[in-house]
Amino acid sequence: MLSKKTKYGLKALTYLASVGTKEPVQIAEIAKHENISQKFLESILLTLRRNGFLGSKKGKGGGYYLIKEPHEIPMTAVMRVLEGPIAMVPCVSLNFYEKCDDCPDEVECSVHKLMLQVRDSALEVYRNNTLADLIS
Amino acid sequence: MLSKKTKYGLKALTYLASVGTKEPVQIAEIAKHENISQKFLESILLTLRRNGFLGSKKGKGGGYYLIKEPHEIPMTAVMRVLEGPIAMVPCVSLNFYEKCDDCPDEVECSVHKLMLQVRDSALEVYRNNTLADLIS
DNA sequence: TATAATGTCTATCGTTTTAGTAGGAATTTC
DNA sequence: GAAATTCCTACTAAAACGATAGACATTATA
Repeated sequence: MLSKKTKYGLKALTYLASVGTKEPVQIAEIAKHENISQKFLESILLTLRRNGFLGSKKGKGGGYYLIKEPHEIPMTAVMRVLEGPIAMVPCVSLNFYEKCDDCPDEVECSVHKLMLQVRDSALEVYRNNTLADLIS
Repeated sequence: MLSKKTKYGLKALTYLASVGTKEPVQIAEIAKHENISQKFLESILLTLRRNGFLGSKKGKGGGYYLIKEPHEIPMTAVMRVLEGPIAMVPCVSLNFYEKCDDCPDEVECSVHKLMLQVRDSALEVYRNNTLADLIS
């Protein structure tokens, strides 16, 4: 399952992209427009800022804004920050590789074999989509 | 993340397929060979039996065995039984569809748009793989 | 027919993750 | 200086996960 965090984060990014301006948009406005708990959204926007997707401005007239152009923001990056590894098992992860304790031989492992294909197919989708592709 | 349940279930199925015979294989043997907690594996094999993948025999000389040929067992079916929906959000699920509370319009929704593609790509992988394709 | 070997079933449990909530500190504008 | 905003830390309730325990049912075979 996709976490709410990722879902809300994507929606917030999309909203900011659709607004189009570089003017800061308030958390409250995003939360209201996307039906998200404002406090929860705060923490999500914070991690998006810390990871270089958003800029922010404090005080009156403050808010969040996109740092890059929507077409420069690939879904691979967004998903990795919000949802974590794209692979469903660490032993097929490109960025978060870990060997399985139980599995003596990855080459022979059926789970490895299947999940490698799943990772590749998901990766292709995420690579083919930037934030710009998601606004309608 | 793939659950341990799915991982172990897949490994067990693969092991049964690789053994090849229609003779019952004991839980203990599978558990040992695949480094799985036996008690946990018991419950997994039970759900696989209840869902028509495995047959079982009780008592001495008992165990589990595949009911169908490996090439007749598509990964779509296995994944749905062990892991649940293939879609990452209910609003793009074929078999477990549910509307999102928060989302007023699926057609406009960026999450929907992206996750539809992810579902389709995963589905293609699972449809192209039967249990027979996973044994090496 | 007794016994040992197996699967079946229900209940429970500790840990981790999820999805928030609370409350205040820091910063900026007016 | 007051109001509006983001920033940050800590906490929490509920669910999911990954088992574990123990009794029961069935079967083979000695």
